[in-house]
Amino acid sequence: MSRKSATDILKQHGQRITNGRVVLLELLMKSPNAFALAEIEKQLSISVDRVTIYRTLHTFESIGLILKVVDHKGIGRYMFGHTDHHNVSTHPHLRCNECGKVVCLPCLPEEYLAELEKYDIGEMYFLMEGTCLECSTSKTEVEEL
Amino acid sequence: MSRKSATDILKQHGQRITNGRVVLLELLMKSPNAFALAEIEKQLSISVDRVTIYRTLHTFESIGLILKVVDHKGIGRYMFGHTDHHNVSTHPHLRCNECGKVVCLPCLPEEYLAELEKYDIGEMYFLMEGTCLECSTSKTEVEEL
DNA sequence: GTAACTGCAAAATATTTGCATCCTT
DNA sequence: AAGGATGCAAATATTTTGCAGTTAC
Repeated sequence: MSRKSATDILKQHGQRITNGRVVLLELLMKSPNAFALAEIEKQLSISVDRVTIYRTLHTFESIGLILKVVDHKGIGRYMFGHTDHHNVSTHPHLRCNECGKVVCLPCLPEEYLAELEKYDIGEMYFLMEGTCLECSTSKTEVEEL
Repeated sequence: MSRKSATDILKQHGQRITNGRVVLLELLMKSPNAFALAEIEKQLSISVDRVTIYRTLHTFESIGLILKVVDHKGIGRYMFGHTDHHNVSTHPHLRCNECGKVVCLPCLPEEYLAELEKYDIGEMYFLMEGTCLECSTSKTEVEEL
C-alpha cells in the first residue's frame, strides 16, 4: 500500500538525502515518462549540475530504482519503476511520440519467451516508438469531428 | 539467383560508382554483422573520411539498401539487407556479443503483431543483446570437455 | 570526522554541418 | 559542364572523468 515518498525510498536504500537526489527522484516518480537528460535538466525545480544528474541516475539505476533504456535515436532515457526483472524481460516498452509517456506492451507469449531464452537475452532495454492507446483514441476523435 | 555485385546494386539504384561507396557496400554485404562507424573505419581497405562514411550510410539507408539500428549503448549500427519492411516489422534482431553477428529472431506470433498494430509501431529498429545459437553451442562444447 | 555527494573544467565519443574542391556521368 | 560526392575544419550532442570543495550522517 502506502505510496512512499522519494525521501523514504532513498533512506530505504541507504542513500543520502540531498535536495538534488530527492527532487530528481520525485520528478521521475511522478510521471510515467522516460526522460532524457536534457529534459530532466529543464524540469528540475532546482539547479543541479548535469554531471551530478548523470551520476545520480547511474546510482539510482544500480540500486534498481530506475530503468535506463535507449531510444530510437540512441539517447539514454530514464524511467522510474519497470525494474522488476521479470517484468522487463517479458515485454517491451513503448514510448508515445505524442505525449512521451512510456507504457508496457503486452507480455510476449510463453512460447516466444522460451525461444528467446535460447539466445540468452537479458533484459529488453529498448523503447519502441509509437502512439499510446490514449493518444491514438483522442486523435481518432478529432479526425471524426 | 545471381549474387549481385556491390557495383551492380549501386548502379541499379542510380547511385554513382566511387571507390568509397563500392568498398563500403562490399564490406556491409560480405558479413551479417551490424557495424558501428568506428568498426567500419577500421575495416575499410581504403581510407575514407569519417564524414563521407556517415553520409554514404545515410544515403544507403534512404534508398533501402541497409538498415540502421541502435545498439544497447545507443550507438548506431548498420547492416546490409533486413530492409524488407515486412521483415523488419515482424521480428526483432539480435546481435551476438560473442561474434558480433546479427541474426533475425523468430517472427512474433500473429496475435502479438495484431496487438502491436494498435500502437502504430513502425519498425523494430532495435538490437537485442545475446548469444547466437552457434556461439552458445560452441561454448557448451568447450565446457563439456 | 569521514565517506559520500556536488560542481566545475575538461575530455571522450558519436554525429552533423558548412564549404571548397574533386570526380562521375 | 553540372550536380553529386568527398575531405577538412569545426560545431553539436551526449556522456564520462578528474579533482577539489562541501555536506549528510
